[in-house]
Amino acid sequence: MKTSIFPLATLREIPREAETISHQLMLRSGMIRKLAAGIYSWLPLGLRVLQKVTTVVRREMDNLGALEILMPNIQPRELWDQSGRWDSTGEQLLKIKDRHQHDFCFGPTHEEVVTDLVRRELRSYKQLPLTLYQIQTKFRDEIRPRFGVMRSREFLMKDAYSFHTTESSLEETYLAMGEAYHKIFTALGLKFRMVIADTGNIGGNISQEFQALAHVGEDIIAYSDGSGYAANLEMATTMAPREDTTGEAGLTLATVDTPGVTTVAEVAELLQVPQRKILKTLIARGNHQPYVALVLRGDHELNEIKVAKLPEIASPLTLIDGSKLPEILGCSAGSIGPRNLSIPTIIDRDAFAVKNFICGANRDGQHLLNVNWHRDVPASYVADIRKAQEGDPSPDGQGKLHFARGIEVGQIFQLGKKYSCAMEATVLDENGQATALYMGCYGIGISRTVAAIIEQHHDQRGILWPTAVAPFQVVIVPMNLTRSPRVKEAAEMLYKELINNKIEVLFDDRQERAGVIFADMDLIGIPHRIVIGDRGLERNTVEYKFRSQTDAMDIALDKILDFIKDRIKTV
RNA sequence: CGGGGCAUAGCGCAGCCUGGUAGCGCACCUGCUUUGGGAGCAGGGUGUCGGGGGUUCAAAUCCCUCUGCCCCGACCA
Repeated sequence: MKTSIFPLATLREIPREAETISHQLMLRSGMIRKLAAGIYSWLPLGLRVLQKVTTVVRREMDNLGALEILMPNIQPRELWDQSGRWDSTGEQLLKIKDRHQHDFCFGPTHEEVVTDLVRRELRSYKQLPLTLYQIQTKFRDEIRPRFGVMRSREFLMKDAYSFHTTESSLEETYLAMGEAYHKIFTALGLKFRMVIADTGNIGGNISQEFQALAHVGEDIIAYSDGSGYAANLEMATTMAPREDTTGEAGLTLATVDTPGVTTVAEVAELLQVPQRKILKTLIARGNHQPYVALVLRGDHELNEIKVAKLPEIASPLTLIDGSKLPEILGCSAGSIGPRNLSIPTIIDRDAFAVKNFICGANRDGQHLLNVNWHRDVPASYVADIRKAQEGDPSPDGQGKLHFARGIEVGQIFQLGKKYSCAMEATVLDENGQATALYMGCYGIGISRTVAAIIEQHHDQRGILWPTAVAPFQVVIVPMNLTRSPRVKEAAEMLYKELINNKIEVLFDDRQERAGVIFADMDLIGIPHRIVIGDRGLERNTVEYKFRSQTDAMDIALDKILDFIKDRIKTV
């Protein structure tokens, strides 16, 4: 490809709208242009990269035996009513009506459509297991699109769905898919972690995310330094607390006046005790009762995902605003405590391990000292409802937890029978009985993966593409192309040779100064650069430089083709 | 949806406070020179100053309103 017919759309300055490195570089290198908030066009250069990612993904899906299909973007409401998600998905589902006033939505994901497809096509257990996948545009009406294609509303996604008659078959495919994802993200040059994940609105029992490590990542992942444990912070657990042996058991319960002192930090300061000895109490809406109390250690934070899953908690989780508490409980937010509380109480297991603790007295201006579970507060309900913290012991007892930020580039789910039961997707088993299918689903955010790669592979000058996704492998930069017939001849010849050897080459034949060309090529991140000039040709050499290295080297003109072929293979 | 910010040429910005009929750099076009890390000189403006309304002799500038975009938060598959 020559730049004369492949116009680069590079920008010298950083567009004001772009905050993150990947967003800036994708705009500056001319990969994408914005049409509306969270909606982007892909220009020729960007599309080449996007297609490189899909090539890697397709290869591994095909290796796995998954079959590619293409499902419609527009989906009828009836299917979404059957799964119950027309109402439960909320505003993120972009809904439209056709001319007959029939409801449709733009597909944010395809569980409904694929389940409908297989329930029509599959008849027998002999046809299973089966895995289908597609690479297709999704639309999710995000509340706040941001960071370019990192969280966009319209984006390219690979979504795969597997179907089974047994749970063990589902587990087998789930594991194989996880391995395929490892191969894909490794091939794409990403540093990533597979972490335990929440299933959210997709549903199912088991799920893991693939998180590309990046400072701008929207997710926080917790991982152990002593084992392979890693989880999204939403799901991260810690080792169950040991019995608190600090201090003697059973100090005498006492009341202390704490006028105007409400926060944990203030109580700790006033009474000169560590925050972990103080328990705080939050109030949420209950499922069966109007209100439920949640008790946590003062130095811990509520994990809203964990709490929301408890059957006693009303969905969606609603924490009661502090200003309404006097009306409900007779005291203000800072003075609530579990002793003699009139509503059901859920105690975090770490809070439950504290002896002789301090808590609100359920009277304004007073706290209780030396409170103990059982003796002073009949224990009711203990659960893990707190956020893990850095330094906490890993739940497997090996090592401590550390935090990192990640971009969720893939997620895999064991859905079980959620959709097959709701939508009556069955096949006949060995005994001629109709049996609902076990399902798995597996997504990769293709567009977002491109951004994640850039976040991990860039320098001051621009992008440094890993081989598998580089839009071109080699760029030829001729010096004085228009004035030097010798340079022109050598450059054209090498260009043809590279093409004949199926090496993706960009020939920069623009009439620009060298500095402009070098800057552009560094910006768009072509890995291998060959400069051809009279200076080198005097000695029958050309100059080679790898994008991430600072120094160039001279290579004999008649050796450069083999040299490049070798370089592409080895990096 | 709550909080904050922005909207003037393709991109980055100044002008607005204090109203007088639009400017700078880069990009772009023409010519000459230059030619190995974002060239120099000369010439060229390609703009409903986001939209609408109001005040005024006069609005990019003041007032009202709408829209779009960005950041933080909530939300999130």
